[in-house]
Amino acid sequence: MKKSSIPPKDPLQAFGRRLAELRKEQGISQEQLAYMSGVARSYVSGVERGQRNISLINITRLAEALQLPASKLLE
Amino acid sequence: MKKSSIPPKDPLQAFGRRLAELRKEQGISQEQLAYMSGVARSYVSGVERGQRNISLINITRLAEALQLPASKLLE
DNA sequence: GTGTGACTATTAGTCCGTA
DNA sequence: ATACGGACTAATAGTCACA
Repeated sequence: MKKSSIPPKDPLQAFGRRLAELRKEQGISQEQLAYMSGVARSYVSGVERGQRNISLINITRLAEALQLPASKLLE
Repeated sequence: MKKSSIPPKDPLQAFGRRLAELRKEQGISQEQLAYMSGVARSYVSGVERGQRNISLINITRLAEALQLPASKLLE
């Protein structure tokens, strides 16, 4: 991106924390979530740590694996 | 990876329709939204038509430009 | 069970047009 | 004002070995 004006990295960390929180609520590991959603385990790790700018399709995949609406992950 | 393992594609169109809807509610043009959020106008167009897999950072930027929570765009 | 750096292939996102 | 391309660059997806 070229416009580093307002919100660069915080949304990623917020999303990551939220994801980890919801995942743990269901008592599943990153490994299991990765398998269920069809993404790499190390990718789940990176997302939860706010180091990856996840795309809408993968947000949706994770939400489905957790059986939650995608919007829930952004709250 | 199992690209066909879990449903993709629809979420993009759902998001695009939702974005267009919320944008029009505020009487804003794609051009204005693009400018306010710092993304390319042609990109907003592509996103609204469900042709682009937008990332979390840009979802957040659009949400801020519309002065709405990001989760609202995914509902 | 998780964090991290490195890596390649793919795509997100830009900028230029045309209609 | 919007749709839709092409060409381009930067960033993401996805994987791996190792900590």
